[in-house]
Amino acid sequence: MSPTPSPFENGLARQLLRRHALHLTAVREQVLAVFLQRREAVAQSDLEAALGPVNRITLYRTLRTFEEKGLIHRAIDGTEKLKFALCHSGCSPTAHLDRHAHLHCASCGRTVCVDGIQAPEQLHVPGFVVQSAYLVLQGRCEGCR
Amino acid sequence: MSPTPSPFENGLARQLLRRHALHLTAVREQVLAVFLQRREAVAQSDLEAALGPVNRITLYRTLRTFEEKGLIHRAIDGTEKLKFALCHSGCSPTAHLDRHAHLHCASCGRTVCVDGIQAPEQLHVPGFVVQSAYLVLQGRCEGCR
DNA sequence: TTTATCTTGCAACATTGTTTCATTTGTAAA
DNA sequence: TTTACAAATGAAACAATGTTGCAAGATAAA
Repeated sequence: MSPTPSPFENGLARQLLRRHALHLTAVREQVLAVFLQRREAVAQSDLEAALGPVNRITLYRTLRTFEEKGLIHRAIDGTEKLKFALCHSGCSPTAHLDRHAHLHCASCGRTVCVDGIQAPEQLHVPGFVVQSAYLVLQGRCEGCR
Repeated sequence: MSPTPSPFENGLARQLLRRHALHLTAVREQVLAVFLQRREAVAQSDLEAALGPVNRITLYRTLRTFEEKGLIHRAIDGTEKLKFALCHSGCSPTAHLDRHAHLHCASCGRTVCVDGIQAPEQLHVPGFVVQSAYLVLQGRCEGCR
C-alpha cells in the first residue's frame, strides 16, 4: 500500500514545495506524492492509510499549510469528511479558483474534480457579495454500477 | 434565548411530525420550532445553544431521523460544520430536492438557502450518473459589510 | 387500559480538530 | 562548511463531534 513515488512525482513534489517557499520534508513530499498519484480528493484518513505511521498532527498541519499556500483546496462534497484536492495552476495563496465541480459517488465515496463543468459565473444575489461558487454533484461513478 | 414558539409554529411542527409518521415529543417540537423560526441553516451546536440543556445524543438522532424522513436536508456550505435546513414541499424521504443554492457568509458564518438560484439542470458527466446537484456560494451577507 | 413500537438517556468509545511548547530540521548566509 | 535563524515536527492534552448498544420511559393504536 505504501506508495513508491516515481522520480517524476518526486521531482514534481519538490518543485511544488520550492515554488511555494515551503521546506522540503519527508512528510510533505510523501503527501504531495499521494495527491499527484491520485486524481481524486483526499481526506486525512486516506493519507494516514496510504503513508503508514505518520504523525497525525503533522499531517493535520501539513494539509492546512498546503491549503494556505495554495497547493491544495478543499473539495466540498457534502460528506462530513473534509477532503482536499490538488490545485490547478489558476489557484493562488489568496484565492482558490474553485468554480469547477466536485463529483461525489454515493456508492464508493470517492470524490473527483471535474474541470469541464463549472459553477455559473454571473451570480447576483440581492444583499450578498458572492466571492466564490462551488458545484457539488452526487451520483454514481463509472465503477459503481 | 430559549425560543417561545408561537402557537402557529407549534401547530406547524405538530403537523409536520404527524405527516411524517413521527411521534410527537417535546424535543422534536422544539427543534422544529427553531427550524421554522430561523430561515437559515442550523447546526447541532446552534440547537444546543437555542434550546438549553437538551441531550446531545437525542439531538443527534433527532436530526438524522428528520433527515431520513424528509423534513430537513443537509445544507452544504463548505465549512466543517454539518448544518441542516428545512425541506420545502418538493422533498421526499427518498429524494431531497436540493438544487437550490446555499449561501455561506464568510464573516458571520450564517448559511441561508436561496431558492431563486439553482444548480444547472442538465449535467452530463462522462461515466457518471448525476443524481443531485448542489450549489454553494461563498461571500458576505447583507449585515456583514 | 393495555400492548407494541418508538424515543430517550446513559455509558462508552472512536474520530477529528486544535493549541502550546520543547525539540529537531532545513535553508541561506557567513 | 559551519552557523544562526526560521520553519517544521512530535508529544501532550483537551474539546467537539460522531456513533452504537441497551435499558427505561413515552406515544399511539387497539
